[in-house]
Amino acid sequence: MEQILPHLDSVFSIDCVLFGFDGKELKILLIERNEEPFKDWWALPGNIVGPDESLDQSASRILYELTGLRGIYMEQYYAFGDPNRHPQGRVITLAYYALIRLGGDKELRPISNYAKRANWLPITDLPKLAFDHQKIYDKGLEKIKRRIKHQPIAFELLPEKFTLTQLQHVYELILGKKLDKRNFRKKIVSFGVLKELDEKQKGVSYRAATLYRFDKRRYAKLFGKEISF
Amino acid sequence: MEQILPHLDSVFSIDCVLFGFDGKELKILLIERNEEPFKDWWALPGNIVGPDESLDQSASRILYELTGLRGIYMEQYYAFGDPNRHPQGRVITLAYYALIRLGGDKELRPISNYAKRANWLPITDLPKLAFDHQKIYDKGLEKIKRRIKHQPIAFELLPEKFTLTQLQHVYELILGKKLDKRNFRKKIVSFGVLKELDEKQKGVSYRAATLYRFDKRRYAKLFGKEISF
DNA sequence: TTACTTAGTGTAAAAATTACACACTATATT
DNA sequence: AATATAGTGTGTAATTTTTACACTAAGTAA
Repeated sequence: MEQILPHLDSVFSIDCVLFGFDGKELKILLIERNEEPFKDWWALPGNIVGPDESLDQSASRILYELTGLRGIYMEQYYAFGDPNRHPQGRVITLAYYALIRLGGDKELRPISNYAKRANWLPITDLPKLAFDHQKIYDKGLEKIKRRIKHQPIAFELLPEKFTLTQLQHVYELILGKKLDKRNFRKKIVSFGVLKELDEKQKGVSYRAATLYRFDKRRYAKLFGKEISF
Repeated sequence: MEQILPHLDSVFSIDCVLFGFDGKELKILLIERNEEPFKDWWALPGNIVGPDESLDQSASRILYELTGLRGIYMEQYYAFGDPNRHPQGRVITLAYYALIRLGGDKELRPISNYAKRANWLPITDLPKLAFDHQKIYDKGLEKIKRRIKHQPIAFELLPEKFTLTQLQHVYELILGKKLDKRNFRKKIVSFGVLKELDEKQKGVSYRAATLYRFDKRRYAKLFGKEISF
């Protein structure tokens, strides 16, 4: 959070890096600030942790207020508490990331007073960010890069039914490098957590690909054997 | 921190899991509380973050006050903020772990008022812990298990000069399983970050082993290629 | 000298990773 | 109907990494 500060000695907030995937690009949700400091700058959405909220609850609330979405995969990843990170006082913030499948921009809701607007911006072309938010974002990306190699988080960015090419695309965007198609498919299928459906992709002007679904049950069963991409 | 609470709405503290290795066992430093709540219980050392301290500084200070040690490897790993985790009010705490080479118990210093005493206790036989400290400890151990596979943190627990057997021992204790001697040596040497010394172990009643040193410079150079045990 | 204890070493089999190219299929276009 | 287009889907061989496994050497203590 970075809005108007109550006159407390220290404030504890949560800031969120909301990663969204629209089938093409990886984006994050940024808000344009309407308040000093950093008026007119882009910033990560955040807010103060309420007195009766758990940290996860607080993160979910922030997400909900901004997007109307619930039940999204979120995870805390780092606390930033440099005494000078906020020009107006001591603000310790805990960073969360979330992974969201974007289906058009219908998710955005009327936003709160300290922001002019909110936008999904592609991570390949981010503006300068307020406060230490660049650092927070960088660490968040680093975190999901690491996590995608060991945990089935890529599916959170995809619709329930997806093609292997789409899945590979997500991996490539997050890892920031091309992967070999055959090797990727071999490996991802070998984990045994994908369920091949009897359905094909629709609405494409070329050969339609087979759809798959992430098999949560099976993953839970095999959980001991952690995925390692 | 879990000591006397000032009457604030919310408190931000740091709790530390200090892992120590004495050549035999893996231990953590616990304090026996002298105050309610949880008087006479064992707890992780912790304290409130000061107004002008960064989080890392605060963690170092807590460590220093308890052990007199400086320059120890510490890392934050998770924030715990359940509204009910502290019976007397809202306390959000950030957990750090530290890795310390123990050379006798001479490190312990006179301790602060809220503790009767502090002790290094083997992790194989821990008492019940106050608050949610068991959870904090569990997550800390989990964290270093993960991290020891990719980062050269095992050396932090050993003296500057160590034998390969000692190193293997540290890995075995943290990972909680036996490793094959030949494979371990092959792999660890292949990373190229160990410097074999012209020196042998002393004071043992059997064949003395060769001493090694962790080559930080070389590690920094190879840093791109991350270690993967 | 003997007994004891840990150090130190190699190899073969199995598994995982990498590199690599083309035919197929569905649609759109003419 | 024929053709162009764009992405799907598939196999293999070479290389690298991982695993399993047991004995001799060196030093100390009795």
